[in-house]
Amino acid sequence: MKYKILEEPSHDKAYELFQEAIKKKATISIFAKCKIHYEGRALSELNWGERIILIKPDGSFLVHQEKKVEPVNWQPPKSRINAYIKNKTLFLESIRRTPRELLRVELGYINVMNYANIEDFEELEQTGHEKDMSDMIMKNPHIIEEGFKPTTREYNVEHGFIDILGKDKENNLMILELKSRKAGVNAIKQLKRYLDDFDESENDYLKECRAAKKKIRGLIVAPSIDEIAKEMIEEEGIEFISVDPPKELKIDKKVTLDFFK
Amino acid sequence: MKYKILEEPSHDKAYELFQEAIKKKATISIFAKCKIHYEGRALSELNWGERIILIKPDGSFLVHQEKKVEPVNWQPPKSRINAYIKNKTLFLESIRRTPRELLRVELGYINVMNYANIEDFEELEQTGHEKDMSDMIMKNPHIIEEGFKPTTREYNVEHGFIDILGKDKENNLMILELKSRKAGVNAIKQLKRYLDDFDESENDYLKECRAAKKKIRGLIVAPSIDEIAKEMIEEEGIEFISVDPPKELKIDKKVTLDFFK
DNA sequence: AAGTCCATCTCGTAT
DNA sequence: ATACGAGGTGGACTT
Repeated sequence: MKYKILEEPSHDKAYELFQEAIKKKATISIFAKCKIHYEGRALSELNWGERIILIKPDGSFLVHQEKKVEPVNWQPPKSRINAYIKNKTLFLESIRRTPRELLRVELGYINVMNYANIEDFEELEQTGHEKDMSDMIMKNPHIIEEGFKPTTREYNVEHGFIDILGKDKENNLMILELKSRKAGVNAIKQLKRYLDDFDESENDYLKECRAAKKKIRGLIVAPSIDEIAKEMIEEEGIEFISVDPPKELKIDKKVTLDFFK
Repeated sequence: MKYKILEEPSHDKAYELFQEAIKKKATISIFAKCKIHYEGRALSELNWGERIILIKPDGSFLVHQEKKVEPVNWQPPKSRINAYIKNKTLFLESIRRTPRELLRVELGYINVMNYANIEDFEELEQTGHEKDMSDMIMKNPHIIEEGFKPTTREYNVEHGFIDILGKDKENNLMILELKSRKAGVNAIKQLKRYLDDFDESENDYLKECRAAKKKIRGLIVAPSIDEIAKEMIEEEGIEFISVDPPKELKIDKKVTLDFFK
């Protein structure tokens, strides 16, 4: 993470840092006194006060007060940001098209201003929904197919966990990868990795399977699958089964949570 | 705004700064690599990545990625925050009661950490709604009282604008402060300031009023008023009039917006 | 504390 | 581009 900090910069210095950060597509954070005007879907004014301003490289613009989880003013991603100095005062403006919206921040005293190039390739995994799906399938294996017998959940292989391991009615091994939303290429790649991991590890399931000359079936279980992934599974000999994740299980879920390890 | 910054602190130093900030009820901002676990109404995991963490004195806890206006993980106000070091690693935990929710952040390399005591006494004014109310009152002055004659809108005094200035049927001056939502102590203080401002400025209304030995009445106009504000207005000799703001005027409002000054 | 309703809802997805 | 629905919706207000 490359970053730079300025303590109590002049508005000129702050303007320079801002331009530098924009050029580098960095995220900007400012602790400063400011005054805010917004017009667009609604219309608002916020008088002088100390706040935290966060400007992200995707165009998001947030102004936070010292209370609440929601920003007091903001602009969504893809908004165009602009800074200028007028009467020795630094202004930040963020403009959105469709619908047309304008956020204007007039800066006062700036305490801390910094920018940083943030590297983050991870996406949030909502494990809850997949767990619900898993629960549902363990309870009603026929959702997958007639005669399906699940044996193990969260089976550990080198690159992660196989969601559900089981057998079909002819005792072929079945390896299920669950997705609570439309399955994409990533899901197929993940399952492929798990299949390879499984095939390379010396485990009892595998031995038994080979002894009985049974197959290993890989299955993507998701509400839907996108086109590219669909082509891929045919090439890879992977199967797709459409299953919608269950809804309204929140209360049950809470009971199973074990807080404080 | 009192503040302190640490660049690339050790986890021990960061822990110290955290405790200091909590004691001072400051707002904390951290640019760092981290890993996040959440369980409560849902269940989520977020693997290592660089993010911005914001912890507010009201207990709000936000983790922002470099995209989107919404935080990737968060806790609402009144959550209890706790920090500890385990295996030389700094963890931040935020716990909410009812519903029970836990957010755990495992920190990696910390680039910038700072805290600041933010002073902000201003509340967002959704001027759209107040403008609607103002329009309605100008059109139907009897909403306020029989014989009310509004004369001026947005009358400029030192600390801001008086929403509506007018006279009652006995020609006493009336100064109206409009609120589109429940009026609180802030609203009363604001009106008080405007009354003082008005009284100290040399304007024609005031001269005429004094010449004719008329009174100056201060009125809060809002849908409702909270208990503390109610006590206050009796002490201050201010009046309260209950008026609901009109609804469904958004489309009209947009037309009147004049972008780019 | 629980329920209802609004939001500059945001965000994803399908059309 | 627009339409529709879900969300750890948040947050204000009522009961």
